[in-house]
Amino acid sequence: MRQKKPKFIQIIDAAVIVIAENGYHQAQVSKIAKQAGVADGTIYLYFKNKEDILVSLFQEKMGVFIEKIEEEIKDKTNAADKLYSLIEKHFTLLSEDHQLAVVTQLELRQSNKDLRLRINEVLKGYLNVVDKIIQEGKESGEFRQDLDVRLARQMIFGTIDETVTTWVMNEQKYSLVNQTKKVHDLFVYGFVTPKTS
Amino acid sequence: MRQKKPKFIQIIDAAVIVIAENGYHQAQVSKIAKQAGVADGTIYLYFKNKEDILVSLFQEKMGVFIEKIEEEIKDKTNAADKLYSLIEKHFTLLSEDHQLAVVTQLELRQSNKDLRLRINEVLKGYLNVVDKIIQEGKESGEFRQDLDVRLARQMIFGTIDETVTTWVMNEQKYSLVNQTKKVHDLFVYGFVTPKTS
Amino acid sequence: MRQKKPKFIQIIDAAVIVIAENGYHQAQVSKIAKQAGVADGTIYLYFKNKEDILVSLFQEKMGVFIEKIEEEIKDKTNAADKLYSLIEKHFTLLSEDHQLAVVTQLELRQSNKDLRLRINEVLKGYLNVVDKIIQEGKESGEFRQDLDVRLARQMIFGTIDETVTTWVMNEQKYSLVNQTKKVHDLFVYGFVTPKTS
Amino acid sequence: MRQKKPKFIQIIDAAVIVIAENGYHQAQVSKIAKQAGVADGTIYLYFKNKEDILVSLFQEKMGVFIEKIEEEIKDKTNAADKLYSLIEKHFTLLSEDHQLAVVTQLELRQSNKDLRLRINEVLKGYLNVVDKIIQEGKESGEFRQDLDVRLARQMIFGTIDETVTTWVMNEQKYSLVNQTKKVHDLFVYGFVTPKTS
DNA sequence: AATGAATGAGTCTTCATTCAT
DNA sequence: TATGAATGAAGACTCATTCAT
Repeated sequence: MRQKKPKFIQIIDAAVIVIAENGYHQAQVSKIAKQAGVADGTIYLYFKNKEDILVSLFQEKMGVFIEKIEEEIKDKTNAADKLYSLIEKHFTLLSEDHQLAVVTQLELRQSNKDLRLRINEVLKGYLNVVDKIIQEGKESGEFRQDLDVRLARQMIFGTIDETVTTWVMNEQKYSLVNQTKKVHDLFVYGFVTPKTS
Repeated sequence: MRQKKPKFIQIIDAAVIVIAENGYHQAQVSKIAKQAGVADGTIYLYFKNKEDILVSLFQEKMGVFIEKIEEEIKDKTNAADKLYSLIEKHFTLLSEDHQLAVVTQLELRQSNKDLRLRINEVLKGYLNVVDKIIQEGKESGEFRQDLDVRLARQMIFGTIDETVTTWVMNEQKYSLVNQTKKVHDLFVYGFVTPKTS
Repeated sequence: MRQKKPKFIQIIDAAVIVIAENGYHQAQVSKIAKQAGVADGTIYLYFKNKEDILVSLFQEKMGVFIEKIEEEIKDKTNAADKLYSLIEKHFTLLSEDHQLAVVTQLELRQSNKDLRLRINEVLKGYLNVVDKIIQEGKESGEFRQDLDVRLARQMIFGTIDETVTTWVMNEQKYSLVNQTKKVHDLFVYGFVTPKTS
Repeated sequence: MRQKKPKFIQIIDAAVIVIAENGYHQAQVSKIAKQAGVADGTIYLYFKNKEDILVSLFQEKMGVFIEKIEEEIKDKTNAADKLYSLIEKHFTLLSEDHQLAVVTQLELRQSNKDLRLRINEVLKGYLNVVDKIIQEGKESGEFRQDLDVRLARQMIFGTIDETVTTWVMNEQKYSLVNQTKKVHDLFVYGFVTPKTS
C-alpha cells in the first residue's frame, strides 16, 4: 500500500504533479498512473476519460479554493475588507502550492475548447463570490451605484489572473502576497464614489 | 523588416480563417495550405514550421494593432485620454475582425508553453505602450505617484483581455465598444489620487 | 457428464441473453456476470476462461438440440421421413428460441478460429446424425447408391444453415417452419421435375 | 520502388497475405503496411480506416470473382450448364488462391456485424447471378415451375460455401474442383436416382 | 464459495515535415 | 519556386483475469 488517500484524490494529486513537471501535452495517462502508484486501467475506474481527470482536478482544487475564501471573508463586515481577504487568500493559496499555480495558470489553458468550457462552469462558483461582494458593496453604499457588476468582476478576475500568470511566468521570483494591498487599492479607488465631479 | 511577399501574408490570412473556423487543434497545415491555395510543401518555403506560422500571425497582426493604437493616441494630450483611446481602439479593432478576435482570445491560448512564451514576447510591444501611458500619467501628476506601473499595466491588460474574452465567449452578442467608458472609469478612478483620506 | 450446478446453467443462459442483446464483441465477462447475478470472479469458479463459457454454451444448447432431434426421428421408418423431421425440428427449435438463433447463426461466428474449431467438434454430433440418415437411405435403396455422403451432408447442413441465417438476418419476419417441405423436396428431388409421383 | 502495382491493389494483396498467415485478429495495420512495403500512414491515403481495407478487399476480389464467373457462363446455352460452370469456376478460383480461400471462408467471418453487413452487400452481386440462372432454368422448363428461387439460391450458396469451408478447414487436402459434378448433380437431381438418362 | 478492485498488455490513427520531381 | 505523395512516431482506453478478503 503506497497511500492512504482515496484513489480519486491520489490520482488527481498525481495529475497536478505530472502536469506541472511535464506540461499539459506531455502528461500522458500512463505517467499519471505511474505517479499515482496505480495501474493505467485503475485510472478508468475513477475517471471516465482523460478529460474527466482534468475537469475533476479543477473542480476539486477550485472547490477547496472557494471554500477557503468563503471561510476567510465571512467574518469581514464590509465589501472592501472582503475583497482584500479574497485577493490575499487567492495569492496565498497559489503561493503555497506552486505546482497548482503552474497547472491552473499555464497548463490547463492549453486544453481544448470543450474542456475550457467545462472549466469555466467550475469557475462560475468563484465569480459568484466576487459578484456577491461587489453587489454588497453597492448596497451598503461603499461602492458607486453606477458600478457595472459584470465589468467590475471582469476587472477583478482579469487583474488577479493576469497578476498571478505574470508571477508564475517570472518563475515566482517575487512575493505575490505582498502585492495584495496595491492590487486592492487599484480596485477600490476605482470602485468608490469619485469625490471629484 | 520581415519578408512581406504576397504568399507570406496569404498564408497567414488563411491561418486566421482556418483557426477561427476549425479551432486551434483542427487547424492542420494541410488545411491552411488548401485555404491559402498553395501546396502543403509551399508553406515550408515561407515558414520554418507550424509554430512559425502562428508566431508570425501574431507578430503581423499585433504589429498592425500596435501601429494603429499608437497612431490613435499620439495626438492626445494627457494620459487619461490616451488610455481612453487605447481601450476604444482595442475594442474597435477586434469588433471589426471577429475571426481575429476568436483566434487571439480563444484559439491561440491553446498553444503550448513555448509558443505562448514567444507570443508574450510579441505582446511586450503592446505592454510597453501601456507602460508609457501610465508613466506619463504619473509624471504629469494625473496619476498617483505611488501607482505601481507593473501592477497598473497588469490590471489594464488583464481587464481588457478578460472583457474581450467574455465578449467573444458570449458570441459577441453585445457591443464591446460601448463598454469603453465604463472600463476607462474603472481604471482612472483607481489611478487618480484618492480624495478621501 | 459435465457439472450441472444451477450457476453453471445460470451463467450460460445469461451469456445467451447478453450476446443476443449486445453482440459478440460487446459481451464482456462483467456483463454476463451482472446478467447472471454473480460477481465477475464467480464466473471463473465454473469456467476456465471466457472461451470456455462459449464452448460450454454451444455444447449445452447443441446437446439438447441433438437429443430432441434424435427423439423426433427415432420412430420414422425411412430416411426421407427422418430427414423431413430433422429439418422441421431444426427449424422449430430455432423458431422457438430467437435469442439462441441470433447467437448461433450470427454472433458466435465472429469468434476466432480456435473457438470455431472447438465449436465444430461439438457440431460433429449433429453431422453424425445427418450422416446416419443418408447412409440409411442409401442402404434401403431410397437414395442413389452413388450419393456422396459427405457432400450430401454438406449440402444439407449448408442449406439449412444458410436458410436459417437468411431468416435471422431478415429479422425472422416469415415462418421458417413453413419452408420445411420445400427444403426437403430440394434435397430429395433436386431442381428438375420429379418423374416419380 | 518495390512494386509497380498501384498502391491500392498492393495494400489489398498485402492484407490477404497477412490475414491468411496471421488470422483476422492478428492482422494489425502495421503488419499489412510492412507486407505492402509502405509506411503505416500511407494506408490511410488509400483507405478510410482498417474496416475499409477489408471491405475493399472483399469488393475487389469478389468483383473479379463475379466477372470471371459471368464470363464463363455467358456462352452456355442452358441453366444446368451455367450452374455447372458457376460451381466449377467458383471451386477453381478458390483452389488457385489458397490464401484468398482462407481469408474469405474463415477469417473475414470473424468481423463484426457492421462489416459483415457491408460484405453481404457485396455478396448480393453473386447471389443475383445465381438467381438469374435459376430463373432462366424455370423459364426454359429445365427446372420445376414450383421451384422456390430464394430457397434454391440459399441451397446453392449454402452448399458451395459449406463445401469450400470444409475443404479449407481440412487444409485443402483433396481436390475441390473434382467435386463439381457431384455437387451439380445434387442440385439438379437431388438424392434419388434420376429417372432421366 | 463468493467477491470485485486492481491489473497491464496491446493498436488504430493523425499530421507535421520531407524530398524527388 | 512549387508540388503533394509518402513518412512514422506516439497515446488513450478496454477488458479478461487474478487474488486478498
